[in-house]
Amino acid sequence: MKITRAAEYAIRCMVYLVRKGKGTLVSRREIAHQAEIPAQFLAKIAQELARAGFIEIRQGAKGGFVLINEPKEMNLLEIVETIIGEISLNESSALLDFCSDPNQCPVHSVWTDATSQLRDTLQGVTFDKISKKGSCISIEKPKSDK
Amino acid sequence: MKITRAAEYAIRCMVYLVRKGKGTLVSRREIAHQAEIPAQFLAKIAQELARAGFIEIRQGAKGGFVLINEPKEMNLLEIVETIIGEISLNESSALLDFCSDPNQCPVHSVWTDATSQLRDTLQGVTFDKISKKGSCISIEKPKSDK
DNA sequence: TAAATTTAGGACCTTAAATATCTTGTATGC
DNA sequence: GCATACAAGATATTTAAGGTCCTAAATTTA
Ligand code: SF4
Ligand code: SF4
Repeated sequence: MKITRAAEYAIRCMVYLVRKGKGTLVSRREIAHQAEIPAQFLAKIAQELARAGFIEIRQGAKGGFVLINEPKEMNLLEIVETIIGEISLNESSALLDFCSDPNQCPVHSVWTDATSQLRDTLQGVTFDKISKKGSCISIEKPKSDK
Repeated sequence: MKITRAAEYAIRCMVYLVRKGKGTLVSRREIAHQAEIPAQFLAKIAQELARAGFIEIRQGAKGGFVLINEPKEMNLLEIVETIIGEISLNESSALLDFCSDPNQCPVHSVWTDATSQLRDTLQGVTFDKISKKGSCISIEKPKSDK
């Protein structure tokens, strides 16, 4: 399963919320506009993030999204896999029945190892680390909201 | 770009040829049957492998594929990228214009780093290492060819 | 409490890519 | 010359991504 654009959008959304601060309500419109995400598509993505417990969604006028967790308690892997499911590089590393006897195959372990390596790398990137540096996603100034 | 089934087939094909030995002619039919690859699809894949200089294709009666290089001079990355193009985990690590200023974004480097890590891992797996171990792809016995 | 705002959730659409298969042509060996 | 085996381009088929539309529901505010 490949890392989709939806996963990328989810990360952008979380980065934006993290930089606004835990507990701060931000409208979907603002996030969509600032992080350059199609608004309706963001709705879908946010629903999954909410179901997974990363954000809270408030409906109605003055609604929007709120970050629930501490940035240091969230990592890229969690967010990505919330959207696209468990990462696997190919069918060999995912489907047990793609081949007759994967246990005997030297290539198979390469895929499973590489997949683990990738997952570990992403797991090591927490959102507090991310937010300490600069970002190409600009944060809209308070009071200048439209 | 994700690692496709076609790439997996290409690897299976190369593993089969490596185990038969450099310079040994093997019919497409045999490879397709033993490595469980659709014969016509294998033809397409083999053409790309041939164009990239990994195998030679012999036409006509008693035609087939022949491994050109030493197994230790070939690695998984080469084969995979011959089929699917340069590996990149997502659009962030591939498209320069997906975001306004990638240089400023802390997440962007995660993707490029993770992509490099993956490519390095695959590059380190040469076919001589692979063929030293067992494989789920069984090799058809000489004389018992059908 | 009616109206305005904002998201929810499901249905639907569009495009692109993977995964082949078909058909016709060409090279080779006997 | 004829059977065999691959070449190469055209043509499905299937799957998924990426996104839009529409009606309902929740919340605020006048
Ligand atoms: S990696 Fe090996 S076991 Fe896995 S599908 Fe490929 S050939 Fe089969
Ligand atoms: S990783 Fe950063 S620079 Fe790259 S596309 Fe995502 S937000 Fe933009």
